[in-house]
Amino acid sequence: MTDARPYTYVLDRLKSAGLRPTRQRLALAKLLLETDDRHVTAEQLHCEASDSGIKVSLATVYNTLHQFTKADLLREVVVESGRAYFDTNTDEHYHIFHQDTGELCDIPDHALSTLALPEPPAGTEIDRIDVIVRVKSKT
Amino acid sequence: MTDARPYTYVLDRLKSAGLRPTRQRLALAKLLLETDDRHVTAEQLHCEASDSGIKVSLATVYNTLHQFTKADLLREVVVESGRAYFDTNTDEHYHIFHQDTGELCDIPDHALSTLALPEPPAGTEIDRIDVIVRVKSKT
DNA sequence: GTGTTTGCAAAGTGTTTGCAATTTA
DNA sequence: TAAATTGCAAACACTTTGCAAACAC
Repeated sequence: MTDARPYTYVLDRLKSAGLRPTRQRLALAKLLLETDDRHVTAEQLHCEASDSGIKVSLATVYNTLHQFTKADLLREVVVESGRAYFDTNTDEHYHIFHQDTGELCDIPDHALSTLALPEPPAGTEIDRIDVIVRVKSKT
Repeated sequence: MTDARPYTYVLDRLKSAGLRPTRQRLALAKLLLETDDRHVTAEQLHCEASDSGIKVSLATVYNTLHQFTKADLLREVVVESGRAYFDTNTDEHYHIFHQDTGELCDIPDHALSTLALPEPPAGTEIDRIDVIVRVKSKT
């Protein structure tokens, strides 16, 4: 688990993705990429940015999240219809979603390798596989 | 694969779910439950209903889909943020989602049994596990 | 300077809700 | 008739877009 990555790491990742390190972009990238394994919604990230004194519009947060996703800095995880989560871990892995709290976390030591992959329908190929383990508080 | 189930089957399923067989409800139930393995969005179902001459409002379609889901006649599958799919197969199984067409289908002969289930976090229990194989057209 | 990025506000999408009118048992 | 159900329109949450101003190189 790599924490507190240096400023240059974040900068480099932006640059090698071909994205200009503008003030807003860099600020969001730092929030997202300076530590491992973040799962954020646009709204959350927008709050965090505001809290740390960065002025960014929500629209820019959305645009930035999608740019980052296209550049493979992030991965979108769909767990609830009507809310998009973005995951800073772009490796193959799966998720635990806590239905009561809305908290999403990685299962790093995953069992995907033991999942017998189905034959994709003719003319198609597998893009990715999502596994979401939905948990709820014990009653 | 059971096709063309009799009218009484649909009626019985409604009744045993404690749902009054009103005109709209029965019509939607017939569209959904007379054949196996349907995957519909609210909009789709609303169109189908209109096409077959049944007057239902979209709001009622939404309400009905949620009632059916609560009554275990349907299962909601989240594949895209911003669009809810409902599956008439409530058994444990997983899905292939065609990203280009938006088509969703079951993988009946699934491999979930070989998926090593993770320990749920303390105080929680597994509610369900969703597996979505995302495929795309070969380029 | 030139092209990119930003912010705002407005529009868009899919979904839910409040309430009066209707229907069902 | 009483309670459940429906339809409508308005409200809703989240997301995207158009365009002028600001910015990075």
